[in-house]
Amino acid sequence: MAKPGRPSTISDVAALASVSVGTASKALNGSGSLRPETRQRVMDAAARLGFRPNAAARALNEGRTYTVGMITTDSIGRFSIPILIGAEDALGAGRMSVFLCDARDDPIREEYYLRTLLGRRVDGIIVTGRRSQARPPIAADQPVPVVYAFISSADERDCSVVPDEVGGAAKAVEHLLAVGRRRIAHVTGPEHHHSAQVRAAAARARLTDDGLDFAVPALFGEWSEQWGRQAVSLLLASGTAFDAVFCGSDQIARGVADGLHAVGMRVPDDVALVGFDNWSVMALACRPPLTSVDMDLEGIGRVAANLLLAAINGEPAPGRHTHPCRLVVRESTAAPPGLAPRP
Amino acid sequence: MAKPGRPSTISDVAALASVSVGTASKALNGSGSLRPETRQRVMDAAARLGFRPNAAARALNEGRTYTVGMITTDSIGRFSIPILIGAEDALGAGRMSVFLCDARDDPIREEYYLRTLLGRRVDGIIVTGRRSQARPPIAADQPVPVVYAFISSADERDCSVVPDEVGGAAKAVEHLLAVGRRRIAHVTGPEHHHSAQVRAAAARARLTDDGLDFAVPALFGEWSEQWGRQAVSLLLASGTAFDAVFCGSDQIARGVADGLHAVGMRVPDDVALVGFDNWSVMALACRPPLTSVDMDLEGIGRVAANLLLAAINGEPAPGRHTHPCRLVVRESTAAPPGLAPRP
DNA sequence: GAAACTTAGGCAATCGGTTTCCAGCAGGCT
DNA sequence: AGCCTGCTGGAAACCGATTGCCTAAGTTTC
Repeated sequence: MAKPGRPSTISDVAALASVSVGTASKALNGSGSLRPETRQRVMDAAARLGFRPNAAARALNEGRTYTVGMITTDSIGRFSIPILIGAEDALGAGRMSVFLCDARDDPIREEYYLRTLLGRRVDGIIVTGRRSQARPPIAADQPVPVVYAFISSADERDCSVVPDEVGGAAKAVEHLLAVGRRRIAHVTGPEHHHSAQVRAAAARARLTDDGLDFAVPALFGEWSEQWGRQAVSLLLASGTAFDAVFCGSDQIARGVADGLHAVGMRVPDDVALVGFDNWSVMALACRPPLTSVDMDLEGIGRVAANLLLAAINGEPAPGRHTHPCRLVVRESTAAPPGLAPRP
Repeated sequence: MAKPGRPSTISDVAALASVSVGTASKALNGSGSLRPETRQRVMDAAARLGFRPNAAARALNEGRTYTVGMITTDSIGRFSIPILIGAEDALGAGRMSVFLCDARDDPIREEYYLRTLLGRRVDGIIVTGRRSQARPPIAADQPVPVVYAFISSADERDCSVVPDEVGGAAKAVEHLLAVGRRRIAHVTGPEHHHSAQVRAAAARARLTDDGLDFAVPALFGEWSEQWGRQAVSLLLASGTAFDAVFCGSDQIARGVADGLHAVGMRVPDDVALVGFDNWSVMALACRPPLTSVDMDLEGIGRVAANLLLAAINGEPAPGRHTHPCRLVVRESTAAPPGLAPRP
């Protein structure tokens, strides 16, 4: 087994097996032509010494490091984590290791990390971060492939993987229609936020397809429970009846749920509720548990990693790739007792 | 600037500056004795080619990779992230890069990652993960220093950095006493969970110091809002009056807050509330915002990283290091109007 | 004017593996 | 018996950078 002290080298193995280093290398890699007996002797020696080939030495003549860099532009947060996990998963399967870099929305740090990664000769780079707008490309003409995950590059030719928010919002509305709701309101984040805009527009478009519109014009605010509670007051003040609220985030939805309870309206009997993000802490703690749109961030991470691997192997897939959202149905949109779902 | 294509090597730089590679190396590292003019010529050439020294080549003869591995034993979660950020921060300052490995509570994966990291000749390893018990050492006799963060190694001689949960619980109780509460209840997670036990015992011990005890014996359940709500019913059913609840987590605290509201008890006027974790999503969304014990996970990550750096530099600090918790006071423990805080 | 000394910069070994080329030896064939 | 072929395994170049040693100048000194 491995002993503490200097890790053993292939020379140690060769010496122990009484062969040259070249032969030892061939034995360990299954290349060259050696007698099975010799091969075995080398393998045994390697096992006895706990030999692990030095990755740096390998990288040196192979020209590949089997390493990728992952830069999160904003600080590592709730959205980056699942992406990170997904990517790490897909890359680990390809025997690649991940360098984690947290750029914290600081261009200086980003530049520093980029240079570090290139110095380490990573085979590729994944850029991720909270998504509000497409971001400027990390730097022009990198010597290695770059894939953007969740966030997208402003340069259309760069490879980005983003959630299909349009599809997700449409699914949410479709589901509400399917459970018989017609007077649907929408409460979401700040109007200047890309996701808020896109989701609102997509939801409305889906309603239009059925000849409907929001019961009340979309309410833009912030991504907080607080705002969700406030929004309920605004909805009630509008005087318009509504039987469902599609929310731009689970946090908002939870606030809405609280607000509705406070005035004695029942979910889902009086008002059905759909959130966005499927953030389990929120969606499951909500009473009743919240139906929500899941962007499958882990899937996005995996896809991004696989696109990166493909690019590293010389098959780049430039352009913006959208990844489907899925709807996770829970009790907050259960059909009220007397109301049959639409056929 | 860097051109896409093969990254330039020191030979390229040397050729462009019309010197030998050895001289180029000396010029770039400020070693040897060279004419300032020559030095400058090399620097210019390097800049023009966007030269970045190959880290693998450097690692090869320096014997150090300026790289550490970070293994999260459970899946990367809410607790690992701040630790990760703190460690990454401290290590980045030391020009080290971090390999991220997600072992998902799977010993096979853990073993695989460990071997990978050793193959990459990392200078050290940080092991982290959700904390329920001390864990078995990652493997005996590693050739590189290992530091455990948050989680701790069962081997006392290993270097671990853990939150001072005892001190944290004591601070929570002390604060409640300071704002005039005397009938304190405790609602926490599962009894078999190490943190639940430790916090409960420490809180009780602190009460004993003042000649008090829990108003109601500690309630063990699970780490969920749901349980917090249930616990309120149990507290009320006990028939014992209480003017404060110290909760084992912010999620539980939020459940308790909800439960109290539901029966018309006011926070903090009737009952003061303290949580644990200071998980901002929970603590701030709670109404009113929640006073909570902060384990300073980011600080733990930083300390662990610095201990690792010290160990790498030949100054190991074996043993279990506790890191202080701090109490973040918010409105849930504001002194009720008519009640002056204890002097 | 020559010896001693300083200085600038080249040469080559080194780190740990991989890979190509080649030598030596055994066996088969004519 | 001699030649050819095939199988083994060794020697050495190479990847990119660092560093110690050494030499060829130029400078100082007697």
